[in-house]
Amino acid sequence: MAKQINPEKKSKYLQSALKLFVANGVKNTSTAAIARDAGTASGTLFLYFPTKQDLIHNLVLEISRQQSEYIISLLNPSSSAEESFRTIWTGSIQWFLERLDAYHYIRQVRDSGLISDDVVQESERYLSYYYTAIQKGFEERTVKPYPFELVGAFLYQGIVSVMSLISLTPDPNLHNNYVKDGFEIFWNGIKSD
Amino acid sequence: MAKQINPEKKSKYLQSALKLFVANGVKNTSTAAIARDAGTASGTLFLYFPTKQDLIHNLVLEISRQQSEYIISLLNPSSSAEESFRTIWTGSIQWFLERLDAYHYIRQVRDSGLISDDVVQESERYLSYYYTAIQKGFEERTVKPYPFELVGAFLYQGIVSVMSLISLTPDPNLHNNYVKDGFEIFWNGIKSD
DNA sequence: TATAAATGACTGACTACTCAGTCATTATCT
DNA sequence: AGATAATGACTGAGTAGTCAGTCATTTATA
Repeated sequence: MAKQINPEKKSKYLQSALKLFVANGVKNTSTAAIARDAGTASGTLFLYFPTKQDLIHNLVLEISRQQSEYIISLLNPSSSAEESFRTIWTGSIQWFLERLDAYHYIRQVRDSGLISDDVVQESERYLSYYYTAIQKGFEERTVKPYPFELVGAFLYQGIVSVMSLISLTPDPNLHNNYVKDGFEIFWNGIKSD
Repeated sequence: MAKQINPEKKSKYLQSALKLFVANGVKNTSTAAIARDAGTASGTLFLYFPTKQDLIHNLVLEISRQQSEYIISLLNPSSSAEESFRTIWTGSIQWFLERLDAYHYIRQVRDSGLISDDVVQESERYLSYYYTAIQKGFEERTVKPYPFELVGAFLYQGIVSVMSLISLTPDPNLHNNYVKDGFEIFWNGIKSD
């Protein structure tokens, strides 16, 4: 055997790419700049990612996977739908707040046309816990029988609402209020009377 | 005097740019392609827009202005907060559905880092009617006293939730339901008990 | 020493923007 | 009205620069 390819290097590239993509935009970040930031020569990157596109895609999926893993670790299968929603809500926001770059990258890229439909769909599969919670709410009859996908869309966009507001609000004392009030609005919106 | 500069040409450029930006992405659309689509030589575009950036900005502002104009024409100052919200909700969605390119362009560009903060702020000023309606709801005591900006964010993102769902749903019979149910969720979320 | 990873100069395709020159239209003059 | 002059919108080849991806060569490891 000769030199081993280093699996840590792949995640180092993803880390450098995330930083530079958010700072300068995906299209304004050259693969050479990413390689430089990761401390390698420009050609080396292509041993780990065959194309820039592939790097962009991997980054989306890696972020989705990590967030999903975290949320699933918080969820308790025996808790109520309301509690599950609250866990998803506060957990997602907290996770994003600790990784603002990831939040901004996903926002930048999701509707940009830069990622293929395949990857969008695959990243959405990581949100399966949304649908578990909604299903539970229907069965408990604590959530009104709105269309499944509509409740999912409101959950996702509600989280985005709070995140975008927090991103624009310097005073961190207000942040918890936004999270709490935001959840109240969401829950009152979908719950049965 | 010589030939007059043609104000229709400016809007023809905006029209071509919108079409190509949505079809291929902003960064993958060359100024030459826009000029070709608009039926002029490549250099002529720069007599109307000093930079490509300026064209991108103008397009955002023009779309915001037109939508705002339409919604304001629908609003009746003497109607209740609930009615005002409903008008904004259904009016915005209807306007977007008749101009899907505009919807996709705004989505693509809003969080992309392609437009300056100035322009984002200026485009948000066109949403002043959001704040009139929220204010009315507070005064009527029909809307719970949540933070102003939070209600605005939920209104905007709620409309996006419904639009994104409709964009993905081929069956147009479901569209009206999404609009109606979506508004019910939004309104139940913010209304006083 | 055999093997494969790493390097970085290089390539070719592409892009935003420029500018010297053209010509249809309008203004002025006889 | 007819002829000429002035205007400035328009053209498109050209410029300077960027970038994703390649590959001949070097370096490190087993």
